[in-house]
Amino acid sequence: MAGYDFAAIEKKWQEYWEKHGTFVQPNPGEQGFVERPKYYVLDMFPYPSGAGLHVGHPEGYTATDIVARYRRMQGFNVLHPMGYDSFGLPAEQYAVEQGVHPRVTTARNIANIERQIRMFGFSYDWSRRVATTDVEYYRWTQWIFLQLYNSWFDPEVNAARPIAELEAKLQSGQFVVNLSGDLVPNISPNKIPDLNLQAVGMGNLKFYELEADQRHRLIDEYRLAYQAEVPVNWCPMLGTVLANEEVTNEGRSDRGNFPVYRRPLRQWMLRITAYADRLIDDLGVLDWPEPIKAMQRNWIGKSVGAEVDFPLESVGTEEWFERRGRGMPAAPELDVIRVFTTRPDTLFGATYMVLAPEHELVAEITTPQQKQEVEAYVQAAKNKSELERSAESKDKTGVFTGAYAINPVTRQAIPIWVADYVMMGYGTGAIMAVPAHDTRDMEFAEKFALPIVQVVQPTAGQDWRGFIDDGVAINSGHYDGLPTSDIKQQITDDLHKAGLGKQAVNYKLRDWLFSRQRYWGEPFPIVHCPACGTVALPESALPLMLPEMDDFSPAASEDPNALPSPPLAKATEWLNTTCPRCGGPARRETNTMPQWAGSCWYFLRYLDPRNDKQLVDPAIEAYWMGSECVGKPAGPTNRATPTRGTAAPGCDEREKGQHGGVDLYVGGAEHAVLHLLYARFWHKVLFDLGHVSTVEPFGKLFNQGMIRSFAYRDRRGMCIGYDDIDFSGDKPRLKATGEELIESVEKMSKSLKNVVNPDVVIAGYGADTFRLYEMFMGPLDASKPWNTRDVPGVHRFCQRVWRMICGSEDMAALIKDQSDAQVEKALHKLIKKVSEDVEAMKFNTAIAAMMEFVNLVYKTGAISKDQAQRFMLVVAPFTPHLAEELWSMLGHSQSLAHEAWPKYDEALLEELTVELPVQVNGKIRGRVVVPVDATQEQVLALALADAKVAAAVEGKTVVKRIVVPGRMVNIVVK
RNA sequence: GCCGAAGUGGCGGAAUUGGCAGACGCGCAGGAUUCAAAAUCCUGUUGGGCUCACACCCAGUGAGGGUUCGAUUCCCUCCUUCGGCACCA
Repeated sequence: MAGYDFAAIEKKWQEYWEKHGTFVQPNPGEQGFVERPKYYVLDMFPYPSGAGLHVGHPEGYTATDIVARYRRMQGFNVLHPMGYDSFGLPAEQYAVEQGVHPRVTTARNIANIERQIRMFGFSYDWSRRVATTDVEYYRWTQWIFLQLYNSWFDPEVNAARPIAELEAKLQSGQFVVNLSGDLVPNISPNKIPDLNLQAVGMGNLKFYELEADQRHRLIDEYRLAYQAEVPVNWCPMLGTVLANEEVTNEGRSDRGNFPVYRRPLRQWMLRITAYADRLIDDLGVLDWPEPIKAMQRNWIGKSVGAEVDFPLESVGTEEWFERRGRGMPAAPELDVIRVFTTRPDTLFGATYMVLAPEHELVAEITTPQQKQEVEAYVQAAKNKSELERSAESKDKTGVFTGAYAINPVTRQAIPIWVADYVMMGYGTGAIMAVPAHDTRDMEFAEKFALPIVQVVQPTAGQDWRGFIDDGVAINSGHYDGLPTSDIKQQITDDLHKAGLGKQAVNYKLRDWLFSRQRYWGEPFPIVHCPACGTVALPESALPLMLPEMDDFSPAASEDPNALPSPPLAKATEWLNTTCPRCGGPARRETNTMPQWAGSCWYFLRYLDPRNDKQLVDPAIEAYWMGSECVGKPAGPTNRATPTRGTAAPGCDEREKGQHGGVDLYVGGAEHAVLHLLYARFWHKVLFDLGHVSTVEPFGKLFNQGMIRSFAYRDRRGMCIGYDDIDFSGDKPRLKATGEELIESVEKMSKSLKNVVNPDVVIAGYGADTFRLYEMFMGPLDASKPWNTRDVPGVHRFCQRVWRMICGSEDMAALIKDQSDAQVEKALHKLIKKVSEDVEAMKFNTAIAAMMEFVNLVYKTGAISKDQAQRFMLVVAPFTPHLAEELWSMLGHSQSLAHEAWPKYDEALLEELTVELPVQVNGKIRGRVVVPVDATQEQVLALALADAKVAAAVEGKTVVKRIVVPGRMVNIVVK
């Protein structure tokens, strides 16, 4: 019999699957579709980089492939697609450097990475492949942008609604515009407390009283996609602005490590903040790892507290406070400092205030004596780059403005300072400083000798200075003695009645900066018309294709003051167009969308990838994303009344938490916040507008751990490549000199010389071995080190499976005519174990069980043909090529991919007797074999009859007897 | 600094609800096979003590304490590593 020729086998079966369309999954309504329960198992699609596949990629892909193959054998319709996140900076940077069009390099990189992915024999339905750079794909990315642009967030229904509804409400007078230009409902204030849109009482404008362009601009302010002048991270060397998350802690660009400067620029923004509460609340229904949910909650950063007004000393008279009794204005007057605090209970301890350097009142209130110093400080803060700001973060700086404000509860004048430890971007850009109970305020107060007043008494005798936890109020007037939580509530109510404050909520989450000044991204379907302003293209004008350009490089500059100059501005023919509204000359938007755009919805396009009428057919979307639980056939989904927070009826325990969306989504934890938050946001918008049927895109999420590898350094700290190391002894040594090397586990990187290339491993051992090794290394969600020296171990298992069926030169095959009862029992145990482990994503222990089974067969020396076939079905999800080949050798002419998953007989697994350890005082002294149905008394009698147990008990008093059925016996003696 | 995850043999790791610590694999040692080697098959392998050996005894899951008949598992304190956030009022 021929040996295990993995290279030939793997090629053969990959070609077979491709030729027979084994993994093509038809949609409902298509030819070949069979009505069955569905399972959507998704991988985070890769960015096709020039470097190709990394050993980290196939880890998740193998896990999902095992699940996909297992579910298919269980009789599910399995959707298992793959595609490419192919827009983005690296392709463009490379293209600029090499002078090749990004489309060319992107195509080349996709071809290479797909070749690599295909080597693993994953059961993807390749007919559904998409790439975000395909025109037919980004057409729909642009379409979703239009949905965002043509919607607003209606706080009354807490959802996105068509912008036309806002216009209608304004036209009908249901909403009006107040003096500060804000939109307010034309109803009594306080009806919508969270809206921050309270009417000021008089001076409201009716919509129809506004000029046409005013109306246009007003409406634009409320769109989910809007333009705003915001402080952005401007990177002149990349010629683009960057999102906060693309900037490192050191204030440099994530890609390229170039300096980044903070400056205000007009940009496209997406109103993700409107969804902050829903993004937090809906985490509750998701079957996601808790740490990831925590990271998202953290990122959104909701804090509940109060806004409190402090009048300047010059106006804070008795009359002012009396006047305030009539109500708190929506926006503070120019002689009032509004602060946000999460600790209104510490108001009596506010001994000074701090304004952010960018705060508009700084210039207003600074006294002439302090003017020079303050201006210098503000100017210096402005010129600081992110780098400098973080470098100086330890040491507090600031200057006194010379002005004072009145603490609204103590009625004492407190000094107002300017300091850059207060940021304009959070809260109101001003704080009340309570140095006794806030670490930062205390540092500042100590440095500048400002008064520190205790207002919280710690309950457990700690020092009150710097005590930031909850305690009991002290030095707080009639609030003294109240626990922190009570005084918070009461003082907030009292402030509200006095018109001095109100409950308020703040988020760390900012609106999503959505434009980039680059070529290789989706163009915005927007034109700028001198007559009509910003105008969206109609859907019929999509796709808006990127223009062909010879020079698509952005204007890179080392000058921090250089202006953005997007490459698209140079495509003059493309740039100049006509306004879709008035037909006059207009210019196209020259920004492009960020890389995150395409990955926000790719899982929806897989469902119906060639649909040229719709993003996705609603019936198909409902089938694959449907919220019915696993195992039940998907029925029609009620789009109008989605059931949030309730499990579908008929789900068993395991299936709770299934509220629709992708049934299993696997990827790295590096996308814990951004991709997953952005995608959830888009999905909710699409849900609100009726384009999808579920509130969440990904019902179950699993994060694979990072694969790192051993790095070796000599005593000078130089990294040594594996080829130069002698591993034969007990310690790794340098081959050349025998010097002992220091081992550590690190991320793979060229400089550490510890990179493992999947191509090389596959060439040496085959894809089945590679898959098996990555799954056997340890738990999927743990970070673990790659160790090439362990690979032969799992390869040996493949060899043993092969020889078990086929034999070898010096070993006969173990296939026998009779079946061994012990093997039969072990096989049932194995089927049960693997089924449970695959469902729990515990692939490493499933593989260990398969190894044990094979070891048993070797020991027994016999496996029947029937048993061998069932075993092939069990290993098939893990090592599909090997299993297919042996399956066909066992006499089958068709793939096993759609064979039924083997069943096990619970009755066969039941034992007649069980061996129990017998402990005396918690120490094991003996073992007894007892019938499984023995009574406690019988077990005890047998246990005490054991010679060693009897010896240990001899001469002592038995105090207690513990029998855990089927587990152990413990006898406590004195 | 804050939040999260983790720490078990020479190495990767296993251990159901608090119930036999070290499954499985690597490595190592010994044996079989072989002219020999590789490969393969079999056996052993936490450390220490004692023993010709079997047996037996003691210690042991980062460190220290606690709860319990019994703790890798639960609680407290501390140490280390990794991931995330970072003056967020």
